[in-house]
Amino acid sequence: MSKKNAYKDTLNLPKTDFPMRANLVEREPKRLASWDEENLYHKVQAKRKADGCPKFVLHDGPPFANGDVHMGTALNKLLKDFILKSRSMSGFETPYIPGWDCHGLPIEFKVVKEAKGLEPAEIRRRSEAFAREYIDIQRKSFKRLGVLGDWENPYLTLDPKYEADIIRVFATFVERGMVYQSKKPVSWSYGAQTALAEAEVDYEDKTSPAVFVRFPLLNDTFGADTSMVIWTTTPWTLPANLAIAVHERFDYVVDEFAHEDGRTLRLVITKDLIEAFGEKTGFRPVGGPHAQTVKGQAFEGMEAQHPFLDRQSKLITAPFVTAETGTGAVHIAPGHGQDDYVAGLQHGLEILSPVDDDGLYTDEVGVPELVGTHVFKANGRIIEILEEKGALLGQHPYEHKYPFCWRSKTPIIFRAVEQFFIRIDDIRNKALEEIKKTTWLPSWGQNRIAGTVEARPDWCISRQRTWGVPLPVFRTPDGGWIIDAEIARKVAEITETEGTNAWFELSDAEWAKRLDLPEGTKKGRDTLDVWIDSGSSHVAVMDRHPELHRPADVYIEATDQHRGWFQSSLMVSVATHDAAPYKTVITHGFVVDTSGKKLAKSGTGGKPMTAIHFYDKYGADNVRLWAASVDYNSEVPFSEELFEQVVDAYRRIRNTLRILLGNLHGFDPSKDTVPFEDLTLIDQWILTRLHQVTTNCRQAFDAYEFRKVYNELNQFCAVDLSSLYIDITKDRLYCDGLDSTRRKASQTAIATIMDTLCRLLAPIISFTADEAWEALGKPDSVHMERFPEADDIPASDRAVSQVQGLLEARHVIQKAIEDARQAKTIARNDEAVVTLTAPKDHVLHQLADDAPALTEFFIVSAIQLEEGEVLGAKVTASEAEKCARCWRYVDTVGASSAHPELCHRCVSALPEGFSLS
RNA sequence: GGGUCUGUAGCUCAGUUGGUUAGAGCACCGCCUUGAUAAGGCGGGGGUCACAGGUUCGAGCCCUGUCAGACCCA
Repeated sequence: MSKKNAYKDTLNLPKTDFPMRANLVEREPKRLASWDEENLYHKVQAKRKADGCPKFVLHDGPPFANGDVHMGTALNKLLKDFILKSRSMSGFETPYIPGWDCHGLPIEFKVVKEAKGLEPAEIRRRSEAFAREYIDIQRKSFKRLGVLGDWENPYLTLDPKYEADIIRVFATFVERGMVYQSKKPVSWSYGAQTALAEAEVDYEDKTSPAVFVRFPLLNDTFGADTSMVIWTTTPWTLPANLAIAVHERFDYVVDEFAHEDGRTLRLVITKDLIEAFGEKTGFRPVGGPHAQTVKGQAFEGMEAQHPFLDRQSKLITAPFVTAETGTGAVHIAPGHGQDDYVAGLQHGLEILSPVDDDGLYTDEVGVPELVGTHVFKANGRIIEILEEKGALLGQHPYEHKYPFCWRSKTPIIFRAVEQFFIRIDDIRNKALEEIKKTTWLPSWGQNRIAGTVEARPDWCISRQRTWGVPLPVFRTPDGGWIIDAEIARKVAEITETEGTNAWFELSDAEWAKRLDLPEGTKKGRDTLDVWIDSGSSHVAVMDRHPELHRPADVYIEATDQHRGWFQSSLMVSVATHDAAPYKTVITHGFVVDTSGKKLAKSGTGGKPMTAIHFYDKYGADNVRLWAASVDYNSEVPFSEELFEQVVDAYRRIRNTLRILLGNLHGFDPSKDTVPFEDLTLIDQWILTRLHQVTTNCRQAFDAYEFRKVYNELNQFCAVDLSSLYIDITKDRLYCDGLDSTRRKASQTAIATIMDTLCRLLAPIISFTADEAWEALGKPDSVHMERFPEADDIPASDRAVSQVQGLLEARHVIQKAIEDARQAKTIARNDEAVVTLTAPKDHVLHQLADDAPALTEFFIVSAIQLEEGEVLGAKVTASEAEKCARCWRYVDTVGASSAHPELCHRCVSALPEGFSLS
């Protein structure tokens, strides 16, 4: 060892096994294994229960058992984990039963695509296998991310017991008289051959062939050969036209319209759209002597001739007619549209829908050559027919938002089919009342779900699918329907023990026999909407698990669930329990790419967006810290570059923990703790800051504002600890003697800081906090602990105001030192001799007597305080010798003959019997 | 077209009930340190707080309007 390092071994340098390099990717799985081994989740629950803690129930919204966990799914589960862990540490028992949504189109779709022509029971077996495979994949990811829960006993909507409860929920709806069967236009996907729920519909841009079509009026009130003109973007629905709707208050012009090519026709167009009509078709009003303007009401009760069928079209008035596009006269096909259907009911029109499951025309279409043609391929032929009949006045491509099937990506057609419905009006008002009683975070969520519930039509609950819970209804030999609660409950009993595959495997005759139904009765072919499945989870899970309770304290999912799970759960709960299933509903935004587009599961531009990519590369705690750092109230922009910013923050926090741990080496709290009154100013100050940080973090945890926790702790580590407190106290920690009270004072503060930081960080970076906790020598996991109480951390207002004054001066001094450094007068802070001036009433003067405190705080050689007008600092180089041990420039160096290179403090800090030789 | 939300440094965000010169982290530039070292410290550049009005002694914050983006609905 060279001479200049001769005293190095006498320093108390930080010492810890807590490594700087986290190596989370290897370290975390080991910790996870030990959590598993000690059954940490159950251990924590048991402890809270033993302590008599009240329960806090977060009811898990089941992700779909399909695909890898991507960053959006990860965010959702991590937010849940933050809530549960923080509530647990606040003194609640927090049982968590994770779940999966298993039935439904996406899985069946994949199974059916892989192998065509399978029997229903085989489709179901393969679908179940598929779901279970992804449940395992997802469970692995969620566990790897450090989410604590009862992973060995999750709820699955394919569990026969769960399925039986779904059927019982259906029975309740039947009992309340809310279920009915009807032919009704529904959003029909010919690609997936099923009716779709609204939530299963995506809107995309589509170009449709828009046509203007003439319907001759069979009434010569406005002159012979007068025609109504309609505009439609779906020419294929014209064979099902049964009426034309006008607005009763709009003005309609009846006039001769002349075309550039010489044709002249007498037409009816609403006043506001005449110009647009002229531009699109070339027909413009001539303004002749027979022109007149009438209100729409005038047409009510008239009839018009269908352009190519031997049928009349009724003229009606309807409030949904607009004067924005078209002609002010709307083509009505009650079998092909919601508005049309309602208008049809009011005017006694037939629900005509001559289209089959594949989207092909049936015999009913009335045009023999079109039978068997796909409706979207028929548009061209229909336009030709219109042209042949002289009914076509114009056509143009029209781009608009059009509904598409969410899975098969094919455009939706509205088509009337026999379906089963739940009558929403029976529970709508109660549901709205319950919405008001619920807390919605963010608060605008209340408007969103209330709006949805107010406007939603009856709930179409039947699906023409195989992978789902059977809709337990029967058809009598004479073609009637048996919709009966008692029978449904019997079906529930049977499937609970035999599985719902029994519904598909047992014959009609066997079912009739088992249920005492007349011979020849046939079971229904439909399955239930999957929103009934997940919407029944509070019945099948919350009511069934003794450790849970109703209502749940919190539901938290992405914003799309206002229309999905939050709503279906509410409807089921109001019907079965006459109350909402939740007290508070929180929503979070989607994870989107940096341009604001929703992330596809596969990622954007080939970049991986699965959670596995991130925890395998950076570790789960970095993913967790990321999730805590984002503003989940709105969309969450995401890219790997943004993610890496959080990785930097993690490193800083980890390093801070490491140096704190290193400086606690040899500290025995039971013997070495210094009372608060005896701590130095800076120690009192950092503990006061810790007190504030604890208060703020606990409030933020309670309010589910994890980003605030992140900001608070990040700031505390980076600014208060790293650049101030640790930097300042390094000298005494390293260079003071082992028994120095000042050193122990800092260690006292650091011990409290470490203890508090670990607990506050535990819900967020659960692995690292536990690792640090272990490094502190604590026997149990940090997750068994409670949060610190802010009031248990001593605080001093005086320390805050004095340090605030010191910080002001520090800024001024550092600037002066920087100038000196640039001028090469000095190289290091501690070479500086500072003359500081401050106004007479400045708080600095309270500290004038304590020179060592000042030089320590500013990390300078010497400081002289004078009165002056404003804060100011002058810097000169110290003329003192540099202590070989602590590197300070102090005038006591050389005073000792035994150690002429050392300052007074260092001489006395040397271990007993130390000698240079 | 209707409703909701968002708009503060190059990027991600803080900014308490309106109150001095709007703050952090990352990135960038310069310097110091090598006893937190695949670390740490100091300094710097960079902001018309989307825009325009209004209330007020005083507005990033409150009010009105405009623009842009997002989401839901039509």
